[in-house]
Amino acid sequence: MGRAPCCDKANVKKGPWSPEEDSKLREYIEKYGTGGNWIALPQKAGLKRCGKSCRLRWLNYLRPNIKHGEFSDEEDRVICSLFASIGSRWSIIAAQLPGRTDNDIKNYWNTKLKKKLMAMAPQSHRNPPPFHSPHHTPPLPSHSPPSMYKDSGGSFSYYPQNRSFTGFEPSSQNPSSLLSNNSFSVATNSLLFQTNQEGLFSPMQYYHPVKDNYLVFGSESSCSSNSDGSCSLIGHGREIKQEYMGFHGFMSSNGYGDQNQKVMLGNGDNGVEIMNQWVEKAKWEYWRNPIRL
DNA sequence: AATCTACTCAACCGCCTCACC
DNA sequence: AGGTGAGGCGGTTGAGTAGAT
Repeated sequence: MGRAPCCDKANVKKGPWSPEEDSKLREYIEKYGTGGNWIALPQKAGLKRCGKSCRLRWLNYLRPNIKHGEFSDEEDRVICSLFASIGSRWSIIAAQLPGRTDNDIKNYWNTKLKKKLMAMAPQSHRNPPPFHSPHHTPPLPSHSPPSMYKDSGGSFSYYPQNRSFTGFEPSSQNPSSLLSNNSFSVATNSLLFQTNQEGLFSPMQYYHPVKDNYLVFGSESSCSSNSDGSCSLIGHGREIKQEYMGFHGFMSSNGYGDQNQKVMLGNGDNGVEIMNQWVEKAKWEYWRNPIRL
């Protein structure tokens, strides 16, 4: 039983594409387009390839205006900032970098950028600083927040599939009042980010991958390294129920975090406060630099 | 020169979502 | 409402290559 395969695996070629295959695919698409059906395309184009493989080859390599080669500092900055905000949503990140593909960015992050950021980290991962530090405050734009913040009635969408903001009433306050005394930091995957003086996320230091995809708020207190490289912070934390303030709904429905991501409060007393700041910051980040698809 | 190791990145796999029937 | 198939996505793999020994 199980799902029917998308193509006849026995009769499709796999592995690297030859120049002949590339030109066949390119010529076909330039002439007829994809026809909205990748599965049927290879047969029409005379290719012994799976439709998915054709799609990938076109999107990642043959498509016009694909940018290859070194990433610029500006691209690095955008990737870091977005990764800190939304995690490994490579397609969304790629949408902000014209000419770059999600695969490209993913590879770049996994092989180079992550290491680069770890090297920039000022301290050993064995002794991470508190998650929340009062030293940096994002600069605040002089203009007012957009009306959508005040008037959205709890519903706006800026991620695909019309995922909408639900379960968290947008604040009618100017975000500045919520952020004026606070910086913001977040641990994601194996890096700890913090807003810098420009209000952008920047890598603060390497942080051990957190088991079970937890997102942690609050002071790290007795965080210590275990022999397997994990961090014992989770063991001291308190898991927040998903319905807490609608927070999890906000996170997952808007791409901040994901459906399986659990939320933890750190050991300190400031976890809830910081989590709330995180939510406000996420909204603020969106307002400053909306992701439009 | 030969071998080993680390790294890169194109491509694949499998899951999820959505549109259509 | 439920089933099905295609598209899209993120995670992972592995062949090729560069650098070290």
